[in-house]
Amino acid sequence: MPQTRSYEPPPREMLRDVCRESGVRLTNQREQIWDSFRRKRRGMSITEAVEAHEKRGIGLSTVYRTVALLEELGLLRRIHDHAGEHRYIASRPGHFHPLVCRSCGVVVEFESCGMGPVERMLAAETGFAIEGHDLEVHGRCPKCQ
Amino acid sequence: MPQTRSYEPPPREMLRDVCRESGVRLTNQREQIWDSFRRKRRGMSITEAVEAHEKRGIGLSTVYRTVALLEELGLLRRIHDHAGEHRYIASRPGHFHPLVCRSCGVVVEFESCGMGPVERMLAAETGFAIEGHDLEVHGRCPKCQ
DNA sequence: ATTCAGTTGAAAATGATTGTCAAATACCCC
DNA sequence: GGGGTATTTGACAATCATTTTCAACTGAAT
Ligand SMILES: [Mn+2]
Ligand SMILES: [Mn+2]
Ligand SMILES: [Zn+2]
Ligand SMILES: [Zn+2]
Repeated sequence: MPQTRSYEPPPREMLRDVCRESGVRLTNQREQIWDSFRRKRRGMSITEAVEAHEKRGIGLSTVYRTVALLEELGLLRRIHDHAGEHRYIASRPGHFHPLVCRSCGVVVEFESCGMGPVERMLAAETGFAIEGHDLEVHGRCPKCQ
Repeated sequence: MPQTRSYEPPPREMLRDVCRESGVRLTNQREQIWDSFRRKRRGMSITEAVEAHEKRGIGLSTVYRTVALLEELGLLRRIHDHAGEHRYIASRPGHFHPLVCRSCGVVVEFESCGMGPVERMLAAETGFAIEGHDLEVHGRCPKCQ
């Protein structure tokens, strides 16, 4: 049974902590970029992020590099918008899945997806060693219905 | 409980039929491109498909246009390979999900994913009207373990 | 304060995707 | 089987997205 968390952005200091742990430097640019994702409940495509930051004087390569880094650190999660394009949302590291509104793009994350039994059955039937899954649910949020 | 189908490519004549129904012309190029996807159990990225067909004199724009068309018709399904890149596999139209080998890329499709109850629970907890989901399972095929 | 590996940004290089348009062709109707 | 026509194709150019390069800069450890 899924445990839903209404979407609230991960705490600001999480970047600081994760950088420490993983021996990566906490720079001004990384903080600004992470913050801008935290503030957008719909996430941004890389192109939108580049655009949003060149105004502030952050270089395009830095945006590309930082999005890749934050994704590796588990602080950004990649989702598909209604048009199938990649967008990124700020997220805590861990096993969460996005529920995405096809109309306004707002994202709610949820944790338990019920895939355990399905994976065991798949393993038994196919001989695959299952290592993980990607799951995304789409619909319309209450406001957009 | 998931019903697994070991991956066998959809029948050749399916393109013909789907084209008829949807009032789209069956061209030589479309047949060749669809066939080449049917023959690859791991699918191809668009770039690989372009490369494979320029040898045979099929233009690059045609490959792009055809992949988009076949995806719309439900004859190609987009998946993510181990590196997160988009690849396309030949597939029947309908509700199937890919189980992808992270090592060799081979794909097995399965049908029942157990998402019904999860979606009902999500709807109840979030107020979203659920419209669908994307699911992909990753692991290692028997040969690759 | 000093040091230095890690990070940044401008610019160029590369790669991927889309647009244009004249020529070719699938398929409908005789 | 042979036109007639809207669709489709392919060369090429234009555009857009991503990666590389490298000198200057800076976070953080000492
Ligand atoms: Mn994708
Ligand atoms: Mn899960
Ligand atoms: Zn909405
Ligand atoms: Zn394999």
